[in-house]
Amino acid sequence: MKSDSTYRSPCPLSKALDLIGDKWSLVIVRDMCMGKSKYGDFQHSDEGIPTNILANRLRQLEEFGIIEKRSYQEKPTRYEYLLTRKGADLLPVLQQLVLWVQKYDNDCIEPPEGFLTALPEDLMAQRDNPQ
Amino acid sequence: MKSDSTYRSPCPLSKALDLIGDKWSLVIVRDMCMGKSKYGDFQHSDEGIPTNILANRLRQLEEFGIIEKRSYQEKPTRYEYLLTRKGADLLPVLQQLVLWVQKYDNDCIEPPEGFLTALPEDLMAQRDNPQ
DNA sequence: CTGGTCACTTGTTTTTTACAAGCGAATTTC
DNA sequence: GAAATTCGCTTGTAAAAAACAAGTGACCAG
Repeated sequence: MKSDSTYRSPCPLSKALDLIGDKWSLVIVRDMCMGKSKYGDFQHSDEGIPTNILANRLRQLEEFGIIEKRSYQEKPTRYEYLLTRKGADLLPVLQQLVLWVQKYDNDCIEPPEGFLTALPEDLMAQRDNPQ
Repeated sequence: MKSDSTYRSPCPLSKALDLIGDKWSLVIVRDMCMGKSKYGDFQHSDEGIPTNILANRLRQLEEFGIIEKRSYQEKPTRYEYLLTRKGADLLPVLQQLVLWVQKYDNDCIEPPEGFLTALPEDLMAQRDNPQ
């Protein structure tokens, strides 16, 4: 996951930020909450994540146990990325961030229907029954 | 605050990360939630924020309307930094981050008594009646 | 066999961060 | 009253990370 000595302190908040405190990790998690799962899906999101950063973050998120990489076809082998339960449990964090921005910024777009009321369990169910 | 064109996209989540998506901003907000208000207080926190980064983040947080800088003495002029209502409203975000880490990491320390049940209003009250 | 897609990797430049030192105003120590 | 110390920063500079651009290998389609 991440060795103790690489955290800045044992404070849970700073530990959280050591894992996902950057501009891109939660954008990828957001995409996965919306049902995206392929490298190209993430790459084509509006924010325009650089491809090397995307590859790096997917590696890290997997290392941290937030996502799982699994192959969904052979010839050529292709992978998809799915939220683990730990990853799905970040949903309340995303929801609070969205609520915060919505309160103070009128120019942001609406999250998709149901996003603010969804539960981590819903993401796990969706994961096992991809549409 | 931050001009529209500097955001990566109009998505509320990515906007939130454009404002506070880094390793230090929320550590400073956390300190302020715990009643710290002076430059030196932040500087001496366990995580050991570099002083130039601290100065930079305080400037940014003020620019974003998350904190307020005000002088509390003359000769020499000294400043303290306080959460605005917008800043206090980040508390639920911090709380969710802490809950998330606590669920998956047994080695993190406990947040102070009452942290997880506090409300943004409590921080504002505390602000006007410093102990 | 030519071209295209997908999922990346590999340079290289630019930006950000980290670390160390310094500084001005004032206050404290001797 | 001179010297040292504190506070709240700023200014270099080196190291790390991010951004940008191009390339690669496996496959498929025509």
